[in-house]
Amino acid sequence: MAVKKPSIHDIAKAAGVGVGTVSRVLNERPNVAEATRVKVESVMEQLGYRPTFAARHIRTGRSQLFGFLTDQVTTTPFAHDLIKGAQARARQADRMLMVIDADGDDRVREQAVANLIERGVEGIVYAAMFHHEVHVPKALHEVPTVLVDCFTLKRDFASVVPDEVRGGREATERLLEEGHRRIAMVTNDALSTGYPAAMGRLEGYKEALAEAGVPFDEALVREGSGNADSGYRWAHDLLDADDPPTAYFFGTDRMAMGAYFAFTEVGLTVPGDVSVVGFDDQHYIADALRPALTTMALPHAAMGRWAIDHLLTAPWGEDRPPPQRRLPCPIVERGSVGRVPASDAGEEP
Amino acid sequence: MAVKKPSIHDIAKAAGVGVGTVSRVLNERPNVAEATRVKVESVMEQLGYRPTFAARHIRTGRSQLFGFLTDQVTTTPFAHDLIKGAQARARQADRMLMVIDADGDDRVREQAVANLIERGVEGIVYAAMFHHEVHVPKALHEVPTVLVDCFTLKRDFASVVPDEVRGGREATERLLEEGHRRIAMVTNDALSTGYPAAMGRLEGYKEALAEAGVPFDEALVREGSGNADSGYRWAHDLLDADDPPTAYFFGTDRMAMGAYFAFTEVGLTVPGDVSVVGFDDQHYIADALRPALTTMALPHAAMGRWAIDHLLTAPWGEDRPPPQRRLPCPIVERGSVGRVPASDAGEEP
DNA sequence: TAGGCTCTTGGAATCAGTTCCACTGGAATC
DNA sequence: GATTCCAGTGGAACTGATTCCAAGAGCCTA
Repeated sequence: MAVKKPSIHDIAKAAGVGVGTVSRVLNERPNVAEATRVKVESVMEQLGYRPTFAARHIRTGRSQLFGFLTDQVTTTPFAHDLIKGAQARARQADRMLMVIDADGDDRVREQAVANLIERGVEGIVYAAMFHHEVHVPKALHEVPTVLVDCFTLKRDFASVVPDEVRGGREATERLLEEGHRRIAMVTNDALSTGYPAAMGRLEGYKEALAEAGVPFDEALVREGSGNADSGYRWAHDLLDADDPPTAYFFGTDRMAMGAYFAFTEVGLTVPGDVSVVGFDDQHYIADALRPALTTMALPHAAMGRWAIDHLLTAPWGEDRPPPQRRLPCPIVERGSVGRVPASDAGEEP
Repeated sequence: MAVKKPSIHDIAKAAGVGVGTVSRVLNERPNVAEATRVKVESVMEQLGYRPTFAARHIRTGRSQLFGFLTDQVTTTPFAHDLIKGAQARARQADRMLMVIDADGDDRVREQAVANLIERGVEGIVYAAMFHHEVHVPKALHEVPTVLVDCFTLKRDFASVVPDEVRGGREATERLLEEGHRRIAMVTNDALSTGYPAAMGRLEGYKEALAEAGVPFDEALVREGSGNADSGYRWAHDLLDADDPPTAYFFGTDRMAMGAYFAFTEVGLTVPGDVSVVGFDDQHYIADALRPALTTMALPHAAMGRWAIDHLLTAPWGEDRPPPQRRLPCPIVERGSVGRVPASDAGEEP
């Protein structure tokens, strides 16, 4: 059993043919006689032959490999959807993915990129776990790169991010559609952070209101912090108002979850009394709530797919400036949005 | 700019030395004159040289690479912790991880394993997303393999899984410790599935009761299905009993979450009126609940680390039978467990 | 001054593949 | 019957590294 792995030469010898012929069989070239092909294949089978990818790589220069690098501490459950999307597209094209979780300092990341390049990756996906500006290792310029859920200020890399504004707009439109006019919005982060996820969703909210002719009311907006506690507190705060909102748009599902508890405490039911839309589609939360939460899905899988697709198809070094793609955040209807209660319908047309 | 990547020969020529010397510099061998080393390094720097890993691999036979394969449809958020743990250990040893999400049919998995082997992986981690028996691709026998969160009936692979029994026992002990005697248990799956996660946690529950001299009461046990709805319903069901439990042990955090809603609806507070312990430590849920949920953590990162560690250190093909390792599920205290209410303390010693 | 050390060094051989060029022998064409 | 043509084939050259052996340069010793 301890015989060493057979090489293409061993196969050639055993089958009584030349190495060139074995190579042709391996690569399914047409110019091989059927009888020869059968013989070579049976010898391979018998000797348990496996080609060595590295040798092919070194000669052809093709590694059939992409690097997938996540920045920062990634305690979010999003990473996996991203990887899945990227990997699905990669498999279609017979490529593999080398994943590195580069949380840690810049040196770790530099090192990770260097490793990937030495392994001959044909491109690198650099993924952040939330939409923000990033500083990337310089070496990324040496290889085709796509940034996912992030971007550089100089826009010197192709980038794909969620369309936060549109997501915010469509979430709000959904609520307007049901007759709601007093719609609260709790941002998913302090606006002072400047994060697109926080700014964009609020902006979309404003756009939708404006388009519907509903005046923007600052009293309905709160700066949340994304977590459940924040949702719980702001929900109570908003409920305490003289004329409480009939609908709530939360910048994260976690905040919506906190708000559910607040609603339950004061005896309000969703969506009978109040309607709720979340953001992120963390389905382990959104599905688990009662009623399940209608929310805007972050297109993680789609971004992963887009990134690999771009690496596969775009010519590198030519298309200046690199594309800055925004993908829509589709609404996922689950049942937390209902018609505005009759008593609150107000001046509806 | 379009000059082709320099090879070790180009460096040798440019530096006026032999390829052997360049190789020595690259590998930081001691037997190189300082002056030579400096010269070679500066030439490398100037030409922007990067070694080609594939060439090294082919010559040395070492790929410094592990495969990481996930079975089934992995919509769980656990995958990432597993990958992180494995990757952290791999990086310590200067290895990289090739991740494949092999959801899909057996053929896809067979193909994935074949690909990994052709890429020369030094070992494969085959990870399931919940603790159960698996049928793995035959080719895994060709390469050192560790199963994570799963096992084969024949126990013919090294395997690392959570210690479900101990987890169930410690969860229950925590509640007994606070004086609770009427402790409900909702299993995380139908017992008919035979899943260790469902059977084991219940068994641990029974062990703890027995050890504490508390008689097992079948009326306090329910077969849940893991999701929030199931927790919600069984909580209400248990609350309707003549003498409702003072404490609840749920087989998943999601069920605990559903139960929180039930408790809120009937005006009970956690942990003042009822105590709750969950399982899984899905922190996006456990942290988000009010109060945050005390739960048993599935040791995903630890299992990932153990798997790689085993591949790195264990001699392959010798240690029969392969180790079947169980890792503890540490309790994560968050605040949902409190003293049994005085009125319910009953016949406490 | 020859012999024996150690320290450096060059370069051929090697790893497991692909690529390309030259060379078959038989069928088709003239 | 001579000339093309071509599918099928063998094998040398090559990819970019490592490894190892032989050999030169100093230095020390006998």
